[in-house]
Amino acid sequence: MSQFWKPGTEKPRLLDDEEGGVLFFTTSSSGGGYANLERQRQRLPVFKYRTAILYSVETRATTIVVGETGSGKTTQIPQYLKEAGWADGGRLIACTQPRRLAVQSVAARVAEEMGVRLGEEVGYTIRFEDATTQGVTMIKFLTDGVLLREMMDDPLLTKYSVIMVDEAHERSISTDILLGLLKKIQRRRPELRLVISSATIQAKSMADFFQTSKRRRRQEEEELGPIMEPAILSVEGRGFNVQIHYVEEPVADYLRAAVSTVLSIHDKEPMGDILVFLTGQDDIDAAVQLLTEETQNRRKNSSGLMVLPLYSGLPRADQELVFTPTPRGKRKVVISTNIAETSITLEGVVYVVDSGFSKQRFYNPISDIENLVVAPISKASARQRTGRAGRVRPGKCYRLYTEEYFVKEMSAEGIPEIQRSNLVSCVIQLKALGIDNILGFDWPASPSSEAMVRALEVLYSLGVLDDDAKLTSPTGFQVAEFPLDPMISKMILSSGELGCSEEIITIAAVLSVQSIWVSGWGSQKELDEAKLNFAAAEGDHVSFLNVYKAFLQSGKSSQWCHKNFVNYQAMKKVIEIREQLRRTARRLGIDLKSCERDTVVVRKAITYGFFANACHSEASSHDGKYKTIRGSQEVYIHPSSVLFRVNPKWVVYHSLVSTEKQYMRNVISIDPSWLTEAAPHFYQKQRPNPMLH
DNA sequence: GAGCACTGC
Repeated sequence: MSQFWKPGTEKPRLLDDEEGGVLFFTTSSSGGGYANLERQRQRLPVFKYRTAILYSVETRATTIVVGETGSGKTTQIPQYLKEAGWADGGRLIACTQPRRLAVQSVAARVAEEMGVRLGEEVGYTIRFEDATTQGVTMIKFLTDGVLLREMMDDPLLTKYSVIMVDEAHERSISTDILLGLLKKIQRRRPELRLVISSATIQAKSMADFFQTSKRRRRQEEEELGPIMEPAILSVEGRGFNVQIHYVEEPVADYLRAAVSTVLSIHDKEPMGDILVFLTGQDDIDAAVQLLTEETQNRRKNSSGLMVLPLYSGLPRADQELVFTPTPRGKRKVVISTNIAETSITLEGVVYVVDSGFSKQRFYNPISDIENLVVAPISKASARQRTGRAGRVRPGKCYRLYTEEYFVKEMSAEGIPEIQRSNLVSCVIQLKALGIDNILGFDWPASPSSEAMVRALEVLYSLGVLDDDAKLTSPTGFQVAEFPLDPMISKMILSSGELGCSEEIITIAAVLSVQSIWVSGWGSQKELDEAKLNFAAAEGDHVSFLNVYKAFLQSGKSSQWCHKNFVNYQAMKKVIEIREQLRRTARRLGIDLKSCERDTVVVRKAITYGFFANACHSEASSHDGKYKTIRGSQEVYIHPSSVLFRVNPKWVVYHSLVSTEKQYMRNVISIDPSWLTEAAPHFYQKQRPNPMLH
């Protein structure tokens, strides 16, 4: 192992971060991309951080702040803007983050720095929680999704004078939609100021996006006056230097390579925790086991290893183990998914081992299936992982791929989420905001037209869009109001008419959480047996109702959950989502009514939303084979379903997972006559497709 | 008889 690594270095640091932060100031007009930006950094004058921000916001419509993430510099911007009077006259400064936790912690930090109480001058809004005070709050932190929701009532975001989009380089779906809409708003509100904070590697594409084409600019300048080009401010991060090591030869098995690298670090390197990036639960559990065995077998050193897994599906208590301080003389090794890349920050990490892979979602608009696959990460992602080693002192990053691979083959940025996803929710949201020409929308990264057409088709079949691809009234507008997948929203609307909205809203809430069952402890057999206590002959959705009912009867007890293999955290979330959905339903005038034990209407309501997912089993087949009505695709009931091996003739499923076979997850039995009742246009005649003309 | 990267409204 000793000759295994070849030290290399990441790009050199360009400036020292002295006296409270200075930075280079540059504009995008010179162009030339990342390399040119680096050159400009050395050539252009240096401004005080605060001066440069204020100057830029006053003179430019858009300011793009780039630099290493986690520098802490972006949290100062809203404060500077407030001091400079941008929040006067009842106007607010908004600052978005892609995660709830980040919203809360950044808001708390800013409130503390400003010496004010959180929720007053400095506040935040996330789903289920509004910590702002009308007329008092001047700086408001919020998730990008919440800001999008706010636009449904106030499309021009008139109460904000400055909107800052933080972590824009992560390119979440909400951020991309938001950037597209903000660019549009700018045309209508020339006084609105935007600050986009991003990693350096994305600076050029961000600037290009906010820069209008020359021809269009001339046209718009005649109408609206001079248009300002975006400015790029480049700021150095606070992180420590991290030395990068590559493998000399490509590794065949990154799991084993990761394990031996951890052991080698433990043998040869000074104390400091290790963070290993693998792809998923299977990988991680295997690596934890290998390392634990090694620790027990070896006599000497490795007994000092404390090996911990980390992934989202892990029970809360196990997750929190990674935050316990490392005992004296021990070395903590955290084996993690991407959750440690952005969502969870571990202090004390000095060594990072990067497999070079992560699980990523891909969507195929032709088959309409979303898949999770192990894929190579991008350079941007690799840098982010590397940075995790430099939070407390200079660290080391061991990349399990060659330097040549990093330089020549790794793509600079990942594919934005919007190009890897089903667009149904995204399209209805834009429609609700009055964006009629979806195919012509100015996206930071345009999704494929196939994906957009597919989304339009689904919305049309749900009766949410009319022949002109306009939102229908009231159905379309009502469906858009719910923070849910449109098929689920449609199911709720129908349940109002069928008299089972209380039950359907419960089901919608359960389908919105990852799983109501615990994973990770106890045997599979025990979990299956626990599930049987709640199994309903009609299918999984009705079984969910049984679990929910029993949970309420237990007095929402965590002990009850523990005994029954039910995930307590998930059930608490179900209650919260359920309350929000009931409020929305009430606002929309949907009858809140229970059908008591009538499962026929419950299944009918589900069919009204999910008729496109209907399947039937062939009379001759005894192997559980089903065919989708729509595409005659071969599918099977997932073994985790209560209808597995029951194989009713007609079923409707909630989602497909494709592995060896196509599996239907969350399935109910239906009567085929409900299909023509629910969607006569879909099942009786050939569907017209106005979107294609 | 099998698998669930990660967010978010």
